[in-house]
Amino acid sequence: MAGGFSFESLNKAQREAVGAIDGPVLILAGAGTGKTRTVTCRIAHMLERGIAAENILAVTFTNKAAAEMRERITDMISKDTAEAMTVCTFHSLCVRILRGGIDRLGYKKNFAIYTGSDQVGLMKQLLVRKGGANCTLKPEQILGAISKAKNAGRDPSEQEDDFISILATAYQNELRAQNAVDFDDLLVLGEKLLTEHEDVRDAFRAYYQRVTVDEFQDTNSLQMRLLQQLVGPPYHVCVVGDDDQSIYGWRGAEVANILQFEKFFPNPQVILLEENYRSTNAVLHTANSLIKHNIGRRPKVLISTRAGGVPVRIVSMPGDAEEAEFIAEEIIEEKNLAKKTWEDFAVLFRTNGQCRKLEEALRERKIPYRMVGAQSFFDRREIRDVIAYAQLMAAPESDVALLRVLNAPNRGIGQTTAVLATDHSRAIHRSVWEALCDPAFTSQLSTKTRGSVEEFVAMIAGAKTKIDMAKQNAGQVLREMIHEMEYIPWLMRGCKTEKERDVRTEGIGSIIKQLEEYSAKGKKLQSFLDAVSLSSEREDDLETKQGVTLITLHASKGLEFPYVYLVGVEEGTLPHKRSISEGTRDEERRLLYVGITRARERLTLTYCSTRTKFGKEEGCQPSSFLDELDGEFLQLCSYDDIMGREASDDELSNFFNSMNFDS
DNA sequence: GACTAACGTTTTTTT
DNA sequence: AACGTTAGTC
Repeated sequence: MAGGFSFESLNKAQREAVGAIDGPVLILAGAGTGKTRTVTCRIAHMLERGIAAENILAVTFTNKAAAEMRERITDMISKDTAEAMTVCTFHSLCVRILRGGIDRLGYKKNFAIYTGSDQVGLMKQLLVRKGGANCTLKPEQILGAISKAKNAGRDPSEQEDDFISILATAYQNELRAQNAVDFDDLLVLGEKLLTEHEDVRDAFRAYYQRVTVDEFQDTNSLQMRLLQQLVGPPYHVCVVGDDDQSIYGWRGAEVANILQFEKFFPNPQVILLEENYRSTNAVLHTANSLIKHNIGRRPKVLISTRAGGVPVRIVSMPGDAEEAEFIAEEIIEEKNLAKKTWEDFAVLFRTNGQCRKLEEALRERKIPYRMVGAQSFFDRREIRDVIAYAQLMAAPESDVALLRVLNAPNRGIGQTTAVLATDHSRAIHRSVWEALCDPAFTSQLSTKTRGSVEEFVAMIAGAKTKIDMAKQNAGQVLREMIHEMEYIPWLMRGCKTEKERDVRTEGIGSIIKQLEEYSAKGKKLQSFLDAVSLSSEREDDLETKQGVTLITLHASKGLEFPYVYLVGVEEGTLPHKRSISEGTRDEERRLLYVGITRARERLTLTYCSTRTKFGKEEGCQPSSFLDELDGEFLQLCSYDDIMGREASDDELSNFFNSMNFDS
């Protein structure tokens, strides 16, 4: 085993972390302190010490992070090693666990995973069914309450509001009846399986001899319980994180997991990484001065390895339009002056709504840009439709998928029939699919409708047989089916522009091609559907797209850029208005801290006097966080200062030009 | 059952 | 300002 790393290239704390492969270990890794490198080296060290790759588990926060870690291992050691290891998110891990043993909890192994709009659609139905017509609650709010309960380790049906309890119970029953689980259930049931079945738990404990959890500050109570099931004595578990970068409290993340790690695993070795290789001292000093205002943190100070640097600028703007224009203009100027590439610049914002003005300003000036985390590829209507068809081929008893595409494209099975079918399915305690197959139901329908239903059933059943029995490539079967039902022509009719037509057609082509390639490798349709449900993978990958980066503060965690613009640093936006009522101001401060520490060379914070919110102009005040920053490396300026100076520069050059011309 | 028009709501962050 | 939903009409 060739461990391609050297102790010499690491600093003292990093070496200590790499050396500590036994017992509980807590690595507190500040921003930019070489965390990923340390973790990768630590894994390489395990391999050198004779631990087999397949006995190593590394849990990451996102699928992207998992892919990156695999890549690092590949580079440092080998592709085979990287592939033999388990590197995934908690959710993916649970899918693995559950695909193997969920039958012991009374589900069938081909369970469907409902995410996002599936859940909303289901909850909407339940609202109607349970008489929530005069109910002001939105499906998202109810789902939020359910999710919150699950992630805190509570029973979702025990809610303060009785009506929410009723809906939560109905929701769980409905999922169960449809042999489906939602995103949170993956964790709930994964933990349940390990807790209630010792043999399963012991098998996993024996298999995963070394467990590493990255971004540990973002884990919730349920994930902690899962981890405790997964790791038994002598607790060879290593968690890595930074409490100062905990920004997912709203999603149930428990900073207590990292703050009181010793409560969960006894006598851990605690290692502090504070040496920052990313940013200038000006940036780090400013960041430190902000974060020290948070109470109850693990004290830590980022130490710069790069003295000095240009000051951090705080620029006041008249409005958000000027803010966007200023940034666009300056990026052009700076790119030419300092010989930078578009990719060296990033604009960070609190909410996605702030993005539009920036986009406009960049587009007007033909500056290429890439947006991270905007609209998910998998949330697009046509993609969800195609995936629903794929889901039906795998398990037609998934009602959500079936109802989604029952009349897309129009095949004469409208709302009336859909409601009848749903009613019948409940009457016979079977899925809607089985209702459609039931002669007792179809005989009630008009001849025409019955024909349509029978045709639909035959189409899905036929496709399923081709895959299950004839072992045909699922992607090809799907392609044929989509073609024969004339889905694309139907979709095209609803498109307003040529461009929209192209984008949608291309999206469908892309998703089907992905499935074809997946199937060609011999992988099952089910695992494709899992990958799709678990992936929030955005259509535009940061590496593949070029240009200036536009990104939310949340999505920026883990990234770095030479030039960072942090816009909209206003009271009500950052800290966000809602955080004040919810008492999560500290988390907003951490969010700003995360943003600041993304910058390598130069950081610019901007705030506006007015901002357009839902089409209306509103006045705003600079963020109170700005007062907390230490002034040593700060430079305050206004839009007028900068634009005024530029105007006079122009005048000056005009003046010289005219002088030369005259003489 | 499909299409159109008016209405209302949205904007915190996402595995 | 833009999208989705709903009601009303053909």
